[in-house]
Amino acid sequence: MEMSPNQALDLWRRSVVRSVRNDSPDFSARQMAVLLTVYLTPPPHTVRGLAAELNISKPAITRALDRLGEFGFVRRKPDETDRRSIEVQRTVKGSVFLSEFSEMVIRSSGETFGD
Amino acid sequence: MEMSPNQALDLWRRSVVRSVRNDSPDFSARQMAVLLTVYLTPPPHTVRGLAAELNISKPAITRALDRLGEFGFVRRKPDETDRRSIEVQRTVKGSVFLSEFSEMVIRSSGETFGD
DNA sequence: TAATTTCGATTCGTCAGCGGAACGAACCCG
DNA sequence: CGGGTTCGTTCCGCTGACGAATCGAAATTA
Repeated sequence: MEMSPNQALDLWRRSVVRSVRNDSPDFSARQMAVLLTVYLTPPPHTVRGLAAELNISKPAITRALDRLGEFGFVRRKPDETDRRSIEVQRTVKGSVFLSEFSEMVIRSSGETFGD
Repeated sequence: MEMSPNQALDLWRRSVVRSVRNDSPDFSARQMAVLLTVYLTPPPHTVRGLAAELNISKPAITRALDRLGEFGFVRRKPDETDRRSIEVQRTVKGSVFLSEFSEMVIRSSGETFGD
């Protein structure tokens, strides 16, 4: 798995351009980081945990979850053992979105690395 | 160059999380698409050309260029042959930013694909 | 030259996002 | 119990982004 700087950037470009042209939601880097962290790292995920992991403020996490929640990509579930806390859960819609997104990346990598 | 869906997402996650943790500018997908298009596809780049290529409105391009310009990552240069038009140019600062960004992607790919 | 088209930028009203501070609710501990 | 801590959220003033419509300048066409 070799990757030159230009190949890395071209892979990124093809993927993000594809996403933008597709009218995918125009997420910020922070929002995307929250979404991918929830889906790819082991649960449970909390607001404070995400804030610490991404080194951003708690209100920023709350707002990112609000926005991701508008699309149905994440869900908040109260923590029964500590009711101050919430657990951020994955959804089917979020899985579908990320699955499609990964296909765009893979297709782009085929173009970048010459099938 | 093989890439499973999960590997594609994990590569993306590691890269974007690294970027966020680094306090890189919190660009949206659109802004990143504009930046990468200007740097990786053949010039000249114009507002209308970028709007067509990315399938978004001209004001959105103007604003993205404003924001990228705040960081010194792109520059507008009047087109001498058609003075209604501008040419979007690359800068040293933008090259440095993308160079560092590509290093983050490469480092992430090393982790994702197991050095 | 006059009318039309096309360029990027700007205006409009509206909505999303920011960090710091403060919130109420819930937990902990002495 | 009561005081302090920690949870996620909300408020604050402010900044950024949105598309549709419109702008003036410039180029093109008639």
